[in-house]
Amino acid sequence: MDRIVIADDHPLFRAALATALARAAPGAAIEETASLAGARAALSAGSVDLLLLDLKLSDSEGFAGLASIRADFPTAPVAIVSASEDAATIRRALAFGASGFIPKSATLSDMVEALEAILAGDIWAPLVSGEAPAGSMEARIANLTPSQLKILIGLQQGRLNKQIAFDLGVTEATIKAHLTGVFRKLGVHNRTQAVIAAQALTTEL
Amino acid sequence: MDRIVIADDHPLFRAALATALARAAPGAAIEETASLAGARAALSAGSVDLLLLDLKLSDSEGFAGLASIRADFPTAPVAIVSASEDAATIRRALAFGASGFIPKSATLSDMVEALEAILAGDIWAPLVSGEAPAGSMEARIANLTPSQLKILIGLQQGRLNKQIAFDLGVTEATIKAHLTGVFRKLGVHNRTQAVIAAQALTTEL
DNA sequence: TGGACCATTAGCCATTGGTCTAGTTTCGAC
DNA sequence: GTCGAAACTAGACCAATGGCTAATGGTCCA
Repeated sequence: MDRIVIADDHPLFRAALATALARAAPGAAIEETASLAGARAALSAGSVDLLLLDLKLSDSEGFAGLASIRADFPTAPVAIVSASEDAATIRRALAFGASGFIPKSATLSDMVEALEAILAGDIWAPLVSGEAPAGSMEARIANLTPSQLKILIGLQQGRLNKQIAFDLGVTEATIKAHLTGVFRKLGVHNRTQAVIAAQALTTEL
Repeated sequence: MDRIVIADDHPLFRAALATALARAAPGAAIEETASLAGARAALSAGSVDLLLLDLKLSDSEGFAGLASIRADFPTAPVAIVSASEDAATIRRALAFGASGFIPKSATLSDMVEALEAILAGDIWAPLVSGEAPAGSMEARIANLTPSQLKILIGLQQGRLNKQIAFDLGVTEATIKAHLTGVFRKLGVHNRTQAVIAAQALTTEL
């Protein structure tokens, strides 16, 4: 039986999603939370078949939440639910590894259709005119491995290599090695530039 | 001889600025443009001693224009010319690295004075009555000395101390000394955190 | 005319950051 | 089942950063 987590701080919309889910995935176990921390807890508790994540939560803004979730739970399918549905937002969500994108303006039947596709393993998103420019920052960040993404998030928190190493339970040497990879993939040459590059993506809305 | 570019979509005000410039910088070569693209072309064409940039241009959205100019031409001095002159706008312009702020309501003699100061390398802005929340990031950045602000901008560009030193024509030792002051005033402990703190100001709108 | 503050530089030193090399593991392709 | 690419891990080595003291000179103000 599917286990599905809804993370949205708007109770009414949580209800709407739950309704759509009841039709798209009858019998699924649905858990609701209003915070990123709640979603994280649910993911830690056990295998989750789908996380429906709002871009704007009380304890996370923009793509930072998605990035951190994907860094910690790389295998969990995550679908973004968002009020803003411009092409840049959608492309960015997919670049960060989202399995789908559901605009809040979607009709119930659209949501059902989207959820069915995503639960079947497809990637579902509104039609986006134009591909992400090859070599764009979003494409580059999408290329990062989970470890590299975790470390990049550490950078964005202003943490020292030593602190990140402790958090992840590895050596500082490992962090440094991963960082070199991050720099290469992002096309930058030091942590400051990496933070600037990533910040442009994760804070901009 | 100084080369000065005026980017403002209001022809009358371009004329007013040109008049002030004729007094503040006699003999300067003055170029006028109505668009951000025009300003960018002028900057690409060769060294520019000062760019007078209107915040509201046909092809730029407020601070985005200033930000992009500073990203592509980090060493070109830019003074903001704006109709809105509230404290937040002024503070933010300086946070974005403007070398000066000239309200459109200023008298001709005020403009001359401001332009002279800016051309001399100072940072000139109207006095902002302190409505800045004490301890806020804006207040902290406002507390920075001109040199410290310049160096903070260098940080936001991802430059090394050595590079910043070269750009400003001083020694690396000077940069370090100023950086210590910047960190103390911003309440951070390294350059990465300083960039994050400053970025929070410059991206929000 | 001091005092306070700023800018500049130097030197020293500890810490931090980043590259290089290198071993192991994982995983998909053939 | 083996091969190769890529990821994760880490140690060694050098560069960059940041804190400290100290000194010189300038400006602004009471």
